[in-house]
Amino acid sequence: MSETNEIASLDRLIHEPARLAILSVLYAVKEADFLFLLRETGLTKGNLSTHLSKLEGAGYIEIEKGYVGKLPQTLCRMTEQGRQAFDDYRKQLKDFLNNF
Amino acid sequence: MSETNEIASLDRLIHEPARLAILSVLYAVKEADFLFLLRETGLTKGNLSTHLSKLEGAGYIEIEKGYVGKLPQTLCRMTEQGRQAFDDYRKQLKDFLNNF
DNA sequence: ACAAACCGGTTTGCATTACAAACCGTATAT
DNA sequence: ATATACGGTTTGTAATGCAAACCGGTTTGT
Repeated sequence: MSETNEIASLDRLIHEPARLAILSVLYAVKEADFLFLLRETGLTKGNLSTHLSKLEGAGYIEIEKGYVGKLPQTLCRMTEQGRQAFDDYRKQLKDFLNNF
Repeated sequence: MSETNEIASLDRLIHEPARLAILSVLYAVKEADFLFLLRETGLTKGNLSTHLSKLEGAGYIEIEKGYVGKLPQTLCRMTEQGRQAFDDYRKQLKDFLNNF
């Protein structure tokens, strides 16, 4: 069986560039708030919000809502499951690229 | 500027897994008919058809319709532009993966 | 000779998605 | 009090991916 088919099994939840950007940040820093992610990814607020919800729904990140002084703060960190999925995704991609 | 933002500039037309599979085949063989691509990619006919149209619309592949005996045949090959775009895409991805 | 099944695709309908604008409650500033 | 900013969320919409249904034509079966 040709390996090119494996590309079809890529985790689409991670494959989406916006989410890829978010996960890349969270993979590195282990904890980031909404505004930091906003700046780092360049996404709009609405966009970032929905993508975060989706990642949370998949169990790839945890979201913790709190306050800093009186201002709300949304803290995000990658779960172990998310880390695993992201690692797998990168491996698949790497294998794919090695076919050329 | 952080490099993770570059991921946002990925060519979404190529980024789509189905198209990635198609382009991978065409990159290698330089010419393939519809049925070959069908088997190789595992896509459904309808799906393959629309993705091919999209790739053609982007100028990434050429489609040549002919006949083999009395049966219609759709021949596809990658254009130089397509090859270039695919090379660029792979380079971006490779650079991205190297950040980890 | 006629119908049914097959061939190589395309079009249609639908469900999901990404995206940003509009919105919301709260807090600070005037 | 009113306005503006903050930190997000929800809503509306356009684009997308997907496979089922369809199509013109050919072959097979009877």
